[in-house]
Amino acid sequence: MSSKSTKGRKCPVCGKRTVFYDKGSREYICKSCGTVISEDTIDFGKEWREFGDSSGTSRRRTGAPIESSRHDLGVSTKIGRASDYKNIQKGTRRIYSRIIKWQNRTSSATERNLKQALSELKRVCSFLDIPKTIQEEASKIYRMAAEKQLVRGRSMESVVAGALYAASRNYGLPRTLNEIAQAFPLEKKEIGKTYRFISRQLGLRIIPTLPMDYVHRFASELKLSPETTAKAVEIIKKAQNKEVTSGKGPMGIAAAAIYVATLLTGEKKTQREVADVAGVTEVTIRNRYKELITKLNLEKQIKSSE
DNA sequence: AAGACGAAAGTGGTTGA
DNA sequence: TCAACAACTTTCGTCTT
Repeated sequence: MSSKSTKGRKCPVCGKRTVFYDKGSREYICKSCGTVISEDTIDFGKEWREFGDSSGTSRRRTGAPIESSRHDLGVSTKIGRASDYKNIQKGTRRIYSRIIKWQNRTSSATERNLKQALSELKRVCSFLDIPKTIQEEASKIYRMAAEKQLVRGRSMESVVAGALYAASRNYGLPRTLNEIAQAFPLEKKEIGKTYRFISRQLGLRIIPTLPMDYVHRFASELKLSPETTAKAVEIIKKAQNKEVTSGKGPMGIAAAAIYVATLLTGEKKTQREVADVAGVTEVTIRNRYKELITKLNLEKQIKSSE
């Protein structure tokens, strides 16, 4: 029962956070009401998947920008099939066939792994609504990790997840480990482990995340008003000045600040609701929130707004 | 009945000898 | 490499609305 501790994504039908990715069917399924959220409804991207496509529908492109999220950076050249060379001498045609064979062979080993990883990354990014820039960054990180042989001994998924986590943090829009774990058949701690490993090996600079990075995303998930959101930001700024935040988990602080803000503006949210979107427990919110109101002298304000 | 509160025990990561 | 440590989680009982 390893799925007990990690909450799934919110189900659009029944509203419970019990939607998980089913590796076998490659679909998202709500374990509570059984709703199947098919991949096609989320991912409108093109395929570009088969290298040696024999159906005669192979796509061409010209002058496209280089994209890390494509396994060949979008610029590789593919030698056509032998039948494309009908008007070439017989002897020469055989040579072409051999060249084609070799091209497919040399690219297959690492390329195939990379292709698989990048399509996995794309799937996850569309599921989690992650912007293209971060997806690109994650692709670069995965590519670097693959070149340094860091994938060895680890599952491909965990490295993809770790790269994505690192990329989102570097862009100042960190996803929580919980959120990322929802999209993979992986435990949160394994993603964290892989993340630390690859970022150390690749020498990525690890900036500790700040509560501010999370506030807007959490607030919008809770559908808070702009006033309440602004209040939460204000609380965090004050807290940082008074050094209430040092050494504490940034997500806990962000969650507590949001909770306090809802009390002040009367926009009721339960501790449970805030805890859910922030990926911390109610207990953590309580502890942070107690510190916040005593250190920032907010008791009176809260009482008067009740 | 639901939400808030707090105590106590356990977990995983960091740090420093 | 190991032990101490802080932050956080889980669990569970109690209080409040």
